[in-house]
Amino acid sequence: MPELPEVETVVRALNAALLGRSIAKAVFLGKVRVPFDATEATRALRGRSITGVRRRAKYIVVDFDCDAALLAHLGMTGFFHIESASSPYEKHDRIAFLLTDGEELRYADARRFGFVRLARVSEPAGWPGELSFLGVEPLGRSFTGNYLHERAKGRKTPVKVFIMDQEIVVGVGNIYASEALFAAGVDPRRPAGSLTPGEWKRIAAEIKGVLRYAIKMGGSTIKNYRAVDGTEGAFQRVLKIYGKKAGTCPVCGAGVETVRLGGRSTFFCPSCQA
DNA sequence: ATATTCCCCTGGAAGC
DNA sequence: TGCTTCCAGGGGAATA
Repeated sequence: MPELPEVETVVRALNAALLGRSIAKAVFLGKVRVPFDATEATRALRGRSITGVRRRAKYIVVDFDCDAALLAHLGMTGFFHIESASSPYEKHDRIAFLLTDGEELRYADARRFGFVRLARVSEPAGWPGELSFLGVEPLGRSFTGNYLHERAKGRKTPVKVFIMDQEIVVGVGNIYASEALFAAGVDPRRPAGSLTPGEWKRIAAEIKGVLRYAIKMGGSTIKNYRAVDGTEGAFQRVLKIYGKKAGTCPVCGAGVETVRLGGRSTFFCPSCQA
């Protein structure tokens, strides 16, 4: 569920909630796919002050006043919540960070696709080395129609799969890819290499637009996504095409079509998206 | 190198 | 009501 707007919403909340606080102890509760070494994490982070929480792509980085950091990905169903350390664990809590003030930061994940792990930030404001493969941030200046056009040359991959490729542009998942292509009026099945510079310009602009709007709305809650304080996002209420199986196009009234691209459900209007 | 398929998990919704 | 089937926003590995 969490794509860039959801992760951004979580990161802003975590940053506000955790800034200046410190960890007393990490506790591994089990049942994750990437094992978490709580002993090592405790040794590296104990007593260190949290200096910020940042986002890169769909990854979350918690910085401390040392070169150790926490690197997290929410996968499909991961979420953080902060509770009193004396409150009982929830069913899917996987990792807990006891804070020195008696509260606890907890990571929960029903489907276990996400992870939290210890990472290194070698230079100030740098990113953990594991993230070096990532493409450009869609809300950054270097993300333009021209950039997409250049990277797409010769590529036969459907344009929707292409804009979801994290090595090209990060943070765009299944929901926002469908929404952005609908807004840009481009058929998601078209080979990426066949698009014109003008179409790429529209796509870049619509990706930025839909992501900014979704951040403003606190993300989309389709099934599982919850913010740190437990509240739901609101963007699912303004989705125009995603999930509208058996629905009609809000612009022209044509029946919405569904197709599987890259193994994922894709929604589009056969009339508006050429 | 690029494209496609499969798989990791659990839970909720829909179908029978 | 209860059992079965299908589906899910992510990402990475394995396969053509």
